[in-house]
Amino acid sequence: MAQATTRKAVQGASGRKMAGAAKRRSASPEARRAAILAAALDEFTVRGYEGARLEDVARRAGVAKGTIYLYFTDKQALFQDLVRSMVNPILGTLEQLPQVDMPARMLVERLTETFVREIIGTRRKDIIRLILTEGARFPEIAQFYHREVIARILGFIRPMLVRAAARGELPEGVAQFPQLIIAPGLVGILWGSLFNKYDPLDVAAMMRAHVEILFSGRPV
Amino acid sequence: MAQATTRKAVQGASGRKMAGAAKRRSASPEARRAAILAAALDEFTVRGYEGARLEDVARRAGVAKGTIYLYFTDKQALFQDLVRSMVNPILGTLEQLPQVDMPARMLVERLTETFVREIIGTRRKDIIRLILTEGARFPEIAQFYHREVIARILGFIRPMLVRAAARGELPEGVAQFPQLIIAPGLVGILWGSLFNKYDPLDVAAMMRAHVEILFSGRPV
Amino acid sequence: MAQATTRKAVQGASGRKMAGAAKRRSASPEARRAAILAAALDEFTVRGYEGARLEDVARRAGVAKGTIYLYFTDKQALFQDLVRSMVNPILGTLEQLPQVDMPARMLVERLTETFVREIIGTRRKDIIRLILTEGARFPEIAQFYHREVIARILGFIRPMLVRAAARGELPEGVAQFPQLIIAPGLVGILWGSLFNKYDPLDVAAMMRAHVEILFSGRPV
Amino acid sequence: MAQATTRKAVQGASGRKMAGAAKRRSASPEARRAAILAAALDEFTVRGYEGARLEDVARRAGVAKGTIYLYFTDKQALFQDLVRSMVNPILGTLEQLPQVDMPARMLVERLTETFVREIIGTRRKDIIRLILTEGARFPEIAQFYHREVIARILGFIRPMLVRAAARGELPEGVAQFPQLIIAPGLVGILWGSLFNKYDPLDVAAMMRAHVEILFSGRPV
DNA sequence: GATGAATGAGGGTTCATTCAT
DNA sequence: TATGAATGAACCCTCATTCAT
Repeated sequence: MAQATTRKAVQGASGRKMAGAAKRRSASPEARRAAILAAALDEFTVRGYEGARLEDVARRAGVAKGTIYLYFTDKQALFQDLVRSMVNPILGTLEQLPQVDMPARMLVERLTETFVREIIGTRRKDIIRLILTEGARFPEIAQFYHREVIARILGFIRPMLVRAAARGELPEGVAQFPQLIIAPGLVGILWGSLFNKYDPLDVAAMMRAHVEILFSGRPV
Repeated sequence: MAQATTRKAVQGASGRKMAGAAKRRSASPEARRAAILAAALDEFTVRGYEGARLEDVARRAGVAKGTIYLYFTDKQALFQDLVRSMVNPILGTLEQLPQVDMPARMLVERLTETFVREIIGTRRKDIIRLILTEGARFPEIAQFYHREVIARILGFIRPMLVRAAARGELPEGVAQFPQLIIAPGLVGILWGSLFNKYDPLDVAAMMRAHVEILFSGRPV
Repeated sequence: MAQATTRKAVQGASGRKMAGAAKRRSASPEARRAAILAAALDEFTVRGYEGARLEDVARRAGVAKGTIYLYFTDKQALFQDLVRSMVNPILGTLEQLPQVDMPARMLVERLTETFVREIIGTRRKDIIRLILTEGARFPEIAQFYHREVIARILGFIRPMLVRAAARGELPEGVAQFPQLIIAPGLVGILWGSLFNKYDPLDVAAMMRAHVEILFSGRPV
Repeated sequence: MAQATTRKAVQGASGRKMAGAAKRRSASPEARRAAILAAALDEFTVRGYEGARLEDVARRAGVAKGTIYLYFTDKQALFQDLVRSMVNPILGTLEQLPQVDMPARMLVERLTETFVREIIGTRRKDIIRLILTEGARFPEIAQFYHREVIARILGFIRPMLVRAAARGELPEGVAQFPQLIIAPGLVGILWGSLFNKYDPLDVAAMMRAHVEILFSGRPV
């Protein structure tokens, strides 16, 4: 029974709701860390950085409040590590992107489809949203994200876009502002959290239409 | 003379010591309200809704903490009134939009140029940013903004875009997802607050490039 | 129109209700003072000393907040002057009480009937209640009330009660503790504000029964 | 080691500096709760409900301000729990009152002696005083007290008084208004907080005299 | 005198953080 | 290592009091 820690927490007195609470106990440090990060993602997503309470994160993760501090320096570090933990897996992928040219349309379609599949279709959209909504208050995160993700993606695709534009496969503007490729996806994420209730938006369809536009009047 | 009794005696239990004296009286109520709103815009922009402290707003507006409550019910009302005060002037403009068709390119250019001039080029971009970053925590604001601004703009331009697309002046996708027209502008606003320090982005230029793309390969 | 001061107050924004608001204006100083005292009685009665807001007192009196300070030093003075203003008229009466003996029963009946008629049946019961409930925080008031009212009444009736008791018209205890005569009346006042809703109490009838008890088994 | 990044960087915007360290841990939760209640009784007694400051309660209890909120929802709950905690022990006693008739004088003497011993002679008199002075602003407490204490006592003794009166052991009025039995005790409590300084009152003696009066001229 | 906008100390409450167990 | 009770700085909001008009 040594394992049967007094629990009783889980819903407690504070009154906030709780969705998918993890109730596991005495797992491996890694699992614990992961549980806290998962709970943090949930809470930050719903309440924002300032609005999230570490007590709720702990409860949702099935650990005590103090335990969070065994794995993370403080609330800010938790937030930053959360973003990093969600972004890091992608970084590896970015490393291995083939540096060979391909038809512009194929490149752009891969990008947007990957975005829809891997971001919009997963919890990663919540991380993107957090970066967009909270990033201004976390220069370190903004810089990290820009340096590790955006700059690298841009560094990777911009040359290809430039060459494709030179080949006439793509408007010049896209090569100059590759942000244009993803912009609708980002807006779609925000739209989802703001207006979906009143006016749902099919982001995947919008992205396909967007790609169509990018190449309208171009030879395939 | 019953009331000319020596006072002070009792105190101790009851409390309040002495409030401060009133200082200035200069500004008109309207000016004062405006000053508070301006200060609130600054503070909310820099710190976000939760992070902003009303004491800082007051100081920045040159008034006392309590004065804010003479003009706004509470912090949330201040935030909502701020958004409304920045959005309302636009609403009038929207009313007077000409309901006559025009060439699609002209329509889109007007839209994007207006956006760049009136939003990106003014403090309104900060309001847009606040709506994007805090709106999820203010359903009322999100709904208000969607109903009063977005839905009306969409209701206004979508039919024109549909007809323009039918005339072949515009890709179908734009008519279906008018959000595509503005998406780069919104992303530009967010980019500005997140990455401009490391990687400046010329939003106006991007918007022009974007318009170019929307009409690439189309007859003028 | 000089007299038509901008009013608009009267219900304002604060949301508290308002019963018998006086809306007169530019009355005589005495009338103004009286209006403020009347309003103060209402507010203190309903909310207690700490709970009463001078803004509500002002509104109810039909004056501006600052006007109160022209007539009273501060909130505490207002409270004390209120008590004094309600008590003073009685003081004169006490002066003129006939110092002649009368049958004990008549004396006690006069006392209790006067209490029921002049206190229980009027707003004075609210002053008594205020003294009972707030007096502990206002030593000055407690002392004033004891000195000016209680001590004088006791000084007046105790000798008569003693003589009456000596004549066998009255239990010794009543002469020793004249408070016993009025105690039910005071409890009746408090009962009224606490439990009347659930369990109404006919204070007048209780007082009559009480007198009956005081003289039970006594010759008339 | 991604998480071992240098922190601190961001701060500025987010807020919280550093909370204080936990000091003692000694007392059991029950003892701590009791300490807070005891401190609250002191403060509420001296300053009244509105006038009492939770910071003073905390200091007096030897805990931090926030600790109070670990044991009580808010100030009002603290007050209500205080009243309940003082009243509850009596409730048990009331349950066990013998339902058998006894001579009226014995019944009344038990009542008054118990009142003097258990209320007047203990801190419970302060609770009674709080109920009397603050109850009007706490309908819940007034109702609770009436329902749990007063109504039950009345329900218990009234039938006995009625029968005793029928047997001629007691004036009719007492059976009709049992409040008369305790009224002097309540007045005594209030007198104590208001006038004892100037004019001490021996409540116990007054109660004995009162009982004597109730039965004067009656067969024992 | 009368007004009521402005002031700012005060206090209830929250919650990130600590540390005795 | 994990816990969660305890801490106390911070912050929103109230309202007695002041004073320019």
